Formats: sequence, structure tokens, C-alpha cells
Amino acid sequence: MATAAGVRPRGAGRAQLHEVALRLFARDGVEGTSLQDIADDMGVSKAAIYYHYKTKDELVLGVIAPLVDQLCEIVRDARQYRGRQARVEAVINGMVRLALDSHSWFTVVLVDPYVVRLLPELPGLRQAWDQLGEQVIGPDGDNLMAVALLVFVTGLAGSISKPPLDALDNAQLRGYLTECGRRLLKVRRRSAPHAG
Amino acid sequence: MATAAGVRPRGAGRAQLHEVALRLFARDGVEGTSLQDIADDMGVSKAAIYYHYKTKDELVLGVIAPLVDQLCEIVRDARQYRGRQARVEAVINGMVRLALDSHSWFTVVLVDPYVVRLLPELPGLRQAWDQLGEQVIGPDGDNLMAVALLVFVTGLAGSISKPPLDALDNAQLRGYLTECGRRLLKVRRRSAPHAG
DNA sequence: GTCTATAGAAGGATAGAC
DNA sequence: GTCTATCCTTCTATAGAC
Repeated sequence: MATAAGVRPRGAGRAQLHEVALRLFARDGVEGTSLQDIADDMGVSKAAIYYHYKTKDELVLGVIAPLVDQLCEIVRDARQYRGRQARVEAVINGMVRLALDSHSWFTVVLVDPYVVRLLPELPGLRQAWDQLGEQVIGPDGDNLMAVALLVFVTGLAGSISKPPLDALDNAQLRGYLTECGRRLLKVRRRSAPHAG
Repeated sequence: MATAAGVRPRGAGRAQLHEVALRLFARDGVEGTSLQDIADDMGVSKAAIYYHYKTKDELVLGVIAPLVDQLCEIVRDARQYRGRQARVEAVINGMVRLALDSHSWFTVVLVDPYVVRLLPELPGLRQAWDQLGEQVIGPDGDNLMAVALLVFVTGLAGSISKPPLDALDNAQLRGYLTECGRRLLKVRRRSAPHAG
């Protein structure tokens, strides 16, 4: 009735399902979240979920799929700039914003082993990630930059969900995380790291 | 018979159990690893595991407990140096070595939601972590350093387990990860991050 | 789009033999 | 220290009513 009368927007049920599932996946892990947990949180029955998705795997994929668009937008934005340093800066800003706005996506995709196993079924995500890597690493395939990028994004995912950072307000945290990105991804003139 | 004759060292069964469990926990997550999975990998029955630990939770705690000693040793080592920069350097080297030598521990403890929920039952780990933080962050409680440390260690945990880094040999990877630590945890003279 | 009821598999845990 | 057999719970998934 709600859908027919238009009281709820079309697909509100699915949107709420996505929201709840993502939140619980990020908190307890995908394997640690049963469909019963999700149904309880939504206040519906388990079977209601199966109306939207035939299997749990498809639910997981449906939940994380929107992340691809977010990554593509960061890549599009970065490409508007000329020069590696400017593009790197754009990637840093985009990733920090994404991590703060959608930290659940971040955590689930980068951290959850269940999701990692499913990733081959989302080739768009892999592709978006590769394009993002190109902006930072450059065409010469700088290994240090590749490592630093990985440390940065997984560090973002891991750190934002940890308690000691809850005390900081969002603006402060954004500043600190951005500074971390700048330090890690500073473009070098020559290929030797200044060995200590 | 093996134990009585001394063919196998004492506690070899338990040591193998730890090794197998940790490896599977790191690969599939704790919730994604059943006692059956562990038993199959060891070539024994599920019930054999219950001889060593009464519950799965105790198994998990038993597996990650040795990490506490590793962290304490890093703290002890760092304290031998005078001056923050030298101590920070010692922490970086210790954490990189630990991440490379025992990346499974790292991944499981920093990444797995099931383990995070159990951590309050390992107060020694929390204590060791706090002491390690003191070496890096300093007595003034520098927020940027606190964030950078968290990004660094979770970045270590997240990056070493990802495929693109498998191509690098260990010495190279160690150099890159150490450089990441130096960049992130460079001690500042004054308290303002050089805002861009 | 949501429900109840249930099938079928897998998980944690225990008992008791060897 | 390991085994087989078993118990109970929870999980994914399906069938069919409303």
C-alpha cells in the first residue's frame, strides 16, 4: 500500500536493506552477519530479504556495487588536472572524503575476506581501482608509490573505524588524514628513496 | 605414543594448531573459519581441537596471545633510545619486521571484527599497544601522530596481504614499508601541519 | 512486499571409547 | 591425544499463503 500510494519512494525497502546490511557488515563482518540479524534490525522477517536478493552473495554484491561509481568519480575528477602532483592531490582528497562519508563501504570492501573472495564478480571495481592507481603511480610503475597507495587506502579503512579517532571532530580528522596522504604520496623527483 | 617417546616436541600438537588456525583466520576471517576447516587442514577430527581449547573463543585468544610479547619487545627496544625521532624509528623498524614476519597475526588482530570484540579479554595487548603509542605520539598527545600511527599499522596489515605486493621480494618490500613509516611518522618541530 | 513454516546443511560443543 | 557419534543451535534458502 505504501508503494502504491507513493508514501514511500520506490525502492525504499531495498535502500533500507542496503543501509542496514552495509552497517552490520562493517561492524560484524559479512560472515558474522546473518540474514536474521539484518531482518531483525529492519524489523521484518528473514524471508522478506529474499524478495530483493536470491542469495546472500547477491545481497553483498548489491550492497557494495555503488562504490564503483564513487571510485570512478574520483578518477574522473583527478584526470581533470595536469601533472602528477595535482592528480595525486585530487585522489587523496577524494579518498579521504569517501572514507569519511562512506566508511562502511570502505571497511567492508578493503577488509572483509568474504567480500575479497567475491570481488572477481565485480570487474568494474577492479577496473576503477586500476585507473585510480594509474593516477597515483604513474606510467613508470613506481613500486614505492604503489606500496604507499595501498598503505594509505587500507590505512584509511582501518583507522577510521577504530575508537581513538572518535574523539576528533570530522573536520580535524579530515585534515589529519589528508596530511597522512600527502606525506605518503609525495611525488619524488628521482627514483631513490632517501635512505636513512 | 609420540609424546611419550619424545619423537615430537612437547606441545607440538598445540603449536601446529596455532599455526594452522592463525593461517586460516588470516585468510578467511575467524567467522569464516570453522573448527571443521581447521581440523581438516590438520588432518585430525574436530573433537581433537577441543582437547586443547574448551571453546572457539579460547582458541582465538590462545592464537593471538603471543603477539603481546612481540609488541612488548618492540616497546622495550624503542625505550633504549633517547629522543623521540630515534624511538619512532625503532617502532617503525619493529612494526615492519613484525608485519613481514608475522603478517597473519597482524591481519587477524587489526582487521577481524570477531577478534576486535574479544580484545577486552586480552588486556595485555591493549596495554602493550598504549605503551607503543606513547613512544610515537609523545607525552603531549599529538593528534596527527596518533592518526598517522593508526594509518601506518592498519596500512601495514591491509597492504601486506594484498596481491599486488606479492611480486616484490621481501627486502624491497621492507624498504618501501619502512619509507612509508618514515614519511608518516616524521616528528614535527611545531604543532601545525603545513596546511596546503 | 511481507509473512509463517520448514527443509537441509553446517556450526559449536559434549560424551565416552581407545 | 585422538577418535566416533551425537545434540542442539543457527544458518541459508524455498514453498506457499496473504
